Amino acid sequence: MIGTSVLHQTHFLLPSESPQVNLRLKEQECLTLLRRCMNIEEFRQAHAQILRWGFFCSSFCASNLLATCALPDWGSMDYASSIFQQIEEPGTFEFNTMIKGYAKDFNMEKSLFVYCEMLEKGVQSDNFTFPSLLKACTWLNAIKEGMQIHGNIIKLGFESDLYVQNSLINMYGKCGEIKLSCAVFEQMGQKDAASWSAIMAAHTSSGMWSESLQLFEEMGHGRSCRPEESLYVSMLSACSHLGALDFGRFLHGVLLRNFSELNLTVKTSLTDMYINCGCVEKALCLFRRTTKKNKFSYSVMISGLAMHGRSKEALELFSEMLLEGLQPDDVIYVSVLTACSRDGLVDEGLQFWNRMKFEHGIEPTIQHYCCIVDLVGRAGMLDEALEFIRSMPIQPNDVVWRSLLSACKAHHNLKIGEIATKSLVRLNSRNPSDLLILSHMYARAKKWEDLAKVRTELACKHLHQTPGYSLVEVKRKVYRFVSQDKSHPESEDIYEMIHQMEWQLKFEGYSADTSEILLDVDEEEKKQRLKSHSQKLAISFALIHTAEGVPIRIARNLRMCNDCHTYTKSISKIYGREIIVRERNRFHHFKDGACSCRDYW
DNA sequence: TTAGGGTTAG
Repeated sequence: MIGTSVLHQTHFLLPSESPQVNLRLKEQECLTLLRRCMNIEEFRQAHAQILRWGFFCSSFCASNLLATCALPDWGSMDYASSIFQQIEEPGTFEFNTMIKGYAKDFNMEKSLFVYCEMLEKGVQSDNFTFPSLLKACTWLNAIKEGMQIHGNIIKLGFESDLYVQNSLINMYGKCGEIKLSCAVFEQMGQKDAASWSAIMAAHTSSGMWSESLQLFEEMGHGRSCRPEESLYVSMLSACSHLGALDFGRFLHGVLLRNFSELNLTVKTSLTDMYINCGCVEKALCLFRRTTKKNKFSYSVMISGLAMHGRSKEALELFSEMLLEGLQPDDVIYVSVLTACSRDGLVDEGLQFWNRMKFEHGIEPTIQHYCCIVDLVGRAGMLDEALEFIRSMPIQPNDVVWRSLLSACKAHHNLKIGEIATKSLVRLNSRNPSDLLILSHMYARAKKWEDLAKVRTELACKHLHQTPGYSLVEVKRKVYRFVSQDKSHPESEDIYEMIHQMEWQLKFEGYSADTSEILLDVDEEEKKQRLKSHSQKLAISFALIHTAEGVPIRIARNLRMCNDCHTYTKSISKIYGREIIVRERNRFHHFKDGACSCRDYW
């Protein structure tokens, strides 16, 4: 309907044109104006024109007005909402616009609320309704609502829409329903790059990195979709988590063949992959060849060097970064302080602590406090470390107290060790190794009564260690071993190799250290258990399947026990192999019977 | 006649 005031604007008319034709041209002009809007001010002007000419009554004009206000980055959902409320009978398009607008604005509850309103008013949904709606469910982790919406999708017959399917894969994957995610993926007729990307992300977000790499290979076999650079970044991250060097190298090769120039993110991911797979030299080489670096590239390399025990180089690189004019942040400072701590550089570490706060204006987080406790404690300054914890303006957490406890264990300070353990108990720590450390300290001090009390406490609390595992890659496939594992098809050979290794170790003077075995079993049983720790099984498997002299790389989820450490040192000497073991944030390079951590870890 | 999904580093 056209307002009468518009009909009186005759000065726009050329003699030969009818008022209707001119109005249509004017409407087109307003729509063009809308399309060209780059900011909210220009939008207000376009809105004013539309109102002036009375075009708001045209549903097409109103919906364009709504979409232009709701969807671009400069848009405003409050403004869009006021327009929406003025539309007399909003239809599917208008509702879809509001659902998407709120989802884009991270106002996920409102997005779902608009859908409910849509259902209440009996407005029909279409295939455009669901992708944004499912995205809102994903963000809210609203799996129940998501499943109800999935039901509606099936009822309305939109389950074969590619965009809807991809959104379902993503929602189920991110909400931890990996089986449902796979079910949608497998039922799809046609898959595009986004489908593959979503299913791989579903696996990586569930920690199923191996499966994600398998999917990448499957995708390559189909040759229907060419992976984008971003997907390589995700896959390299999976390799980093797994310590899968062969696969990472394979990806590097594919990247070089398919892209003339790699972007900085890909280069940084490659550097990170090499670091996490134990190839620090290769990572350094890549890093040096990267001409234009940013704080991420430096951060990866600095933390990498610190993780590999090359603290001085890490600190040199930090200076280089500052000289380049790059501003350090809190994450980089964690690596810098870690480097100082690992190398016993107490003065330097404390200087960096001050520079971080006063020169770079970074407020210390709990991680930084933890680094300082580790730094001071590792150097044997246990009173100072305790004093530092007591003066912290934030509540010390279990990691802080555990750092102090480890230092007490290394420097045999029972008094402060007891304080640290009590604090851990007060924090309700469920980590059995805390009490175990204290029991060792009591045993060393010959305090048998206290030792008995701690042992009883350990037994009463029924504390369970997180199951440990070791990963090892052979021919681009990652194998996972858990303690006492007999599930591998080559289990017999693996245990035969273990037997051989034990026999050789006897000549090296190795004797089993059962002190960290928590189970209430006799000494012989403990020794049997020790033999099949996951790291030993992984080494055995690697010795069977890799050529002489080739380094063995293992990635673990937990800190290794003392016995595995001693055992691996000797094996590296006996078999002439470098064995590189990655724990969560540290590498051990075992070579010729010694370890890079100098036995403090 | 308008529009929808995934993936990018420490």
